[in-house]
Amino acid sequence: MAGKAQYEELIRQFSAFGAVKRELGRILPAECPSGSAAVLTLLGRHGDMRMSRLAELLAVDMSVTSRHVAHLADRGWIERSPDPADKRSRILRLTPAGQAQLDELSERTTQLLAHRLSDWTDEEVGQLTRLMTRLRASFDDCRSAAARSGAPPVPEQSTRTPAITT
Amino acid sequence: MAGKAQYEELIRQFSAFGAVKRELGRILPAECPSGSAAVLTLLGRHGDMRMSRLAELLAVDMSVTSRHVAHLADRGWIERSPDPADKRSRILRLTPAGQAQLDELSERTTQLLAHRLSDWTDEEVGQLTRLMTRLRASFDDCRSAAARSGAPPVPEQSTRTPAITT
DNA sequence: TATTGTTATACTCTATAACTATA
DNA sequence: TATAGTTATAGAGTATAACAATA
Repeated sequence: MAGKAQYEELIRQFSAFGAVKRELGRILPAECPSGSAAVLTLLGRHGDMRMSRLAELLAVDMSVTSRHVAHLADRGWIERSPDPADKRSRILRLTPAGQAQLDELSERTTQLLAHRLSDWTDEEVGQLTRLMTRLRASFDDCRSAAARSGAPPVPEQSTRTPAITT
Repeated sequence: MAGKAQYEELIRQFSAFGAVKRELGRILPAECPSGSAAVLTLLGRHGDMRMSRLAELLAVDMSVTSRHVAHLADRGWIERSPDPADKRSRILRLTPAGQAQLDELSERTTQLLAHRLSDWTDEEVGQLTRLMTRLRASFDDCRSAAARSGAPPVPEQSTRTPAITT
């Protein structure tokens, strides 16, 4: 358990992190902004999946996911095939062109990091990765924990706009 | 020097970090979105300063800084007094109301972090803070280093739109 | 009646370019 | 001519709400 001053400093670094994200954003291929890049990356890593699963992994609303996916589908980088098990649903899959785009992406971002972090040790990079992974988990866990503990104080953070039950 | 797989994993965590930022954004006071919060925080930490200095600390274009500052000035949270030494310039200063807003901000974000990171040790929080600080430095240094080394391959990343020398 | 996905609308943050006032 | 700051415009990301199709 840390003190207030420590938390304030951490928050400041969260804010300053935006500059890093923006610099990474500048080297992305044309037609492939960071939202699209995140979708390609997740499809490459986890394989075919439905919209709802992708929205969950992205941790954004499904309406946002839908837009990113439409952008990628328009460019032929992913395919949306109907799900035989549920006709409301669609299965997302990387196309060969999408895989090529993903490779290009990975190449560029990897090179930028290798350049910027040239004086970081392997262990330091791993440490930052682990801590950021854990950070995300700590924020996620809190939602699940609240949901499990009977009375949910947090409004059941889902990946979509709550349905209006009129 | 790390490997490609490690860099790819780090990039993934950078992307996922957006969810943390958004959750922090949700608890901000009304009329005080994250851009405004960043300005208040920097003024509280570094004291009075000019627009250009603030833009540099925020690492965004001065046009962006100007908008955030106007938002805060409209609400009486900061004052813009003319700089006696340079009539083009303005000195930014927190008002008492601005300080109160900053305190409220700090209170809320600190409490959220204390809740979410309740099972983190003091040392772990410090480690994440240090690594993120260093990350930002590694990205900044690269720019300065490039600028110092004679031929600047990077277009001299300044905090403002380059003047058009017609 | 509830869920999956899409679309329309609105808000925040950012950058580029053009402009004013001063150096 | 160059710099400090402002404003107009445009692009990207996100959330909310309303809607269609299917469970």
